Amino acid sequence: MSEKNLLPELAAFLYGSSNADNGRTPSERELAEHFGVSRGQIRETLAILEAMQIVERRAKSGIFLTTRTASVEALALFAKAGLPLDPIQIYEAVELRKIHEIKAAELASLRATSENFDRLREILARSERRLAANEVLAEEDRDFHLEIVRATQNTLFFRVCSVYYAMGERRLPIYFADPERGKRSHAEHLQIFDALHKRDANLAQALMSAHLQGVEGYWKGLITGQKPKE
Amino acid sequence: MSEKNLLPELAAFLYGSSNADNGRTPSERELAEHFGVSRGQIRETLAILEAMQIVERRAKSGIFLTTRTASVEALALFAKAGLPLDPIQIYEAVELRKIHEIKAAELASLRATSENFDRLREILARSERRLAANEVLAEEDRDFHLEIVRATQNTLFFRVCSVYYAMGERRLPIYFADPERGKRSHAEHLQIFDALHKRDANLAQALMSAHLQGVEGYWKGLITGQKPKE
DNA sequence: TAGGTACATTTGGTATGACCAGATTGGCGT
DNA sequence: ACGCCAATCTGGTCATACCAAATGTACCTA
Repeated sequence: MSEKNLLPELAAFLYGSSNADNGRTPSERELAEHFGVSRGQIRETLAILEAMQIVERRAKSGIFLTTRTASVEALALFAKAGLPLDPIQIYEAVELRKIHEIKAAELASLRATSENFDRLREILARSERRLAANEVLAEEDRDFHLEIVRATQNTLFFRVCSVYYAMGERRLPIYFADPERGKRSHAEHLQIFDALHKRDANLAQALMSAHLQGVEGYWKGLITGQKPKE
Repeated sequence: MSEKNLLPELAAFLYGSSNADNGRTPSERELAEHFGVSRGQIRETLAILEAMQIVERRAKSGIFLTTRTASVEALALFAKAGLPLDPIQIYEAVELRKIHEIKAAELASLRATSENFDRLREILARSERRLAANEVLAEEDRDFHLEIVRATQNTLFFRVCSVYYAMGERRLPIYFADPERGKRSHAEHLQIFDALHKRDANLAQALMSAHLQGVEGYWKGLITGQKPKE
């Protein structure tokens, strides 16, 4: 009974023993005594649970269960810790993007709220300013695409997509290094926005498909052409 | 420079300072000294990095960088720590399944290898035995669907899908509690297998769509009907 | 010289105890 | 009954110590 993984046991125990109204759990010292391990062990496990966003540790206050929605997005944070992607993974990620976002465009055109459109307009305006100042696009592209996914109103969908966007984050500056690509991308975003706003599901899908086709083509060319350094 | 998040810094440092050939990193004690923190801090952070599968700690030996592919599936382990899903999340998960798996059926019908078909046959045989023995299906269903995703040859796709299957794992026994549902599900799996084997992308898609429609209907009825117990 | 064996060192795993400072709580006084 | 203050609790951090297995090294043997 001793050498099992602490993590699942601790998680189960926390869910079982948390204070109903505020979600507060027993203190580290109590948990250590309950499981018969040192406080250091408990802290190590709690660190993982916190990274998983299952639990929140408040200094000098206590440990609290987070509201239930947390789970997949934890990985987004993780990805930022810096895992490089090899060409094959990039290709796979692009294929996955096509699967996700073409469908997302369709659903978003049917379900997007005025808040979604407001945010999309804000993002597009931000892109515009960037381009006008001859700066490089980066997060604006990601924000635009993720906002469309968010507009499907499927939060799980959104969280899953967030994951691999975080994974590919460092690739974006490469893609947009060519200012011409930034301009074209922005123009296509505008078209997509119009389609969404007109609630034209078919057009939105088609435009998104074409848009991603360009991305796919770029990476494909990069892979088959020059080989990646290192 | 002191109170930043240790995690990204540590990760970056580990990637930079690992021994090239075997991936071994500096020891905990060295890392503690380098970052000017206690060994406990380092261990806490390493615990997270290990849960993220970025690093592997071998007792009495050292800390090693894992081969690069690990990332998304880490969440699958996490999900098992026991996050309950509320009805809304179930509904969202089903929608996501439809997005993923209908496309997966199409791609699989084009790309599945003989190994994929072998595994699918094995899984179907296993289901058959289960049903013949009047036992409840569970992992067989998940295995079948995930194998189709695997047959797309897109490992990232596979890993993403694994995540939410792990999340919904505890729901499967509920779904298959009715033996009639198990039988029907198995029959549909057989049809899908035939379509894949005939390399009929359109048929495979259509059958998968219908199959998942049934699942969606079940959960929808459950949600709108009786309210979930807590 | 090549191979192997015994010993000292290193390393992760674990536990104990201590101190800090802010948050919380309970009791006291008005 | 209300408000204020001190004792207590809590997470955050650190320093040390011990264990046992893995690793590295030097010595010895064939």
